[in-house]
Amino acid sequence: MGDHPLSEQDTVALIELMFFAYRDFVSDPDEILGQYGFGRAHHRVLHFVGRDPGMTVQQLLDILQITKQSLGRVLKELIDKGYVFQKEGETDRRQRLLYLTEAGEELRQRLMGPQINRIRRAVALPEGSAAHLYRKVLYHMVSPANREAVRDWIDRASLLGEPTDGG
Amino acid sequence: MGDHPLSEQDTVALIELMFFAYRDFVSDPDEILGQYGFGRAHHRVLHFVGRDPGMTVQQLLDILQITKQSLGRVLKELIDKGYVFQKEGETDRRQRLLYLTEAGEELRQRLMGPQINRIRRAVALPEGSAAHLYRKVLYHMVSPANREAVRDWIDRASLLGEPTDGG
DNA sequence: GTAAATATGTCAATATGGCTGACGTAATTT
DNA sequence: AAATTACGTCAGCCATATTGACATATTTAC
Repeated sequence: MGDHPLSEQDTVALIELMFFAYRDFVSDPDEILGQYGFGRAHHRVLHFVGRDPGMTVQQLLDILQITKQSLGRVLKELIDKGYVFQKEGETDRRQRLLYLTEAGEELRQRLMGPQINRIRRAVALPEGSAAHLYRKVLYHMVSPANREAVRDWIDRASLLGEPTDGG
Repeated sequence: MGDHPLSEQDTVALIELMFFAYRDFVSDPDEILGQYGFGRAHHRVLHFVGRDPGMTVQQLLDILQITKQSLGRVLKELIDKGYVFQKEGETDRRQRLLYLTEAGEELRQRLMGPQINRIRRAVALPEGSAAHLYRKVLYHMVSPANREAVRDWIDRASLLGEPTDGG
């Protein structure tokens, strides 16, 4: 069961759906970001910093897999406009730990809203159990070399996560 | 069944997986494209023209959802380097129908190879039926306004598809 | 305690891939 | 004959990424 590979046609259809889905998936936040003079890069920073407050610049670079210089401008803009702030590390004073301001967290939530709705609508299918399969499938789309890092992030972020009712 | 929405945590995990998966999904082709002095935009053109030879420029623009000017440079490069050629439309001589040269089709296959492997590996899960759910989920990630166009494309492309054994 | 490595920031140049606006030409439709 | 369509192109702008080089503060290693 599930041992034979997908047909070429089905696989190519998935390749194309990946393109179309991603294109639309980022379209809602893109529109909001425009109102702030921000772009996708800003969104990513807001998102991941919001998920793991106090993370180091290097941790963020590892997740985004971009260069320090690319991050620099974006981070500076977010700081200048008051959405992100930095705090000197306590144990290591070279570090500039990253946090969202209140405005930053608000914007992050605002950007995430449409994506949450879109995903919920997408997985609310008759089959019901789509979500778990989907999650596994997306996980396996990540390059093997990156899976540990991604799994670590997802596991860690789930613990940090949105504060649960109990606090 | 499947009526209650995903938890916030599960949904956010999917949002992040979408980011990580897409990031890696395009990484293999990106590397190959670099050897040719091409980028992702070239890949998209090669892919969709290869899937629907003889398509018009306007059809391609509708699929990619970019401007004529953005497509222009990319298309010109692909034509200049001998991967795409144009043919005057027979019924409407204003049209410049798009086709891949042999080199174009070869490159397209070369770019698609790693993505096919990645998807096949990703959906080759014990649950077996992941592929269909996954496809439905991705389909529902597309904006409602775009779904008809996407469905049309996928249906059409499946017919055009890779020539089946029978020819 | 000095040397090396690390964490971060910044300057400069470059590439890609989007965008808007404007204009031109050929062919088709009205 | 006039309007519309399909396509191309010029020019300028913006966002996001790159590489390479260099500076500074701090921590770690010897």
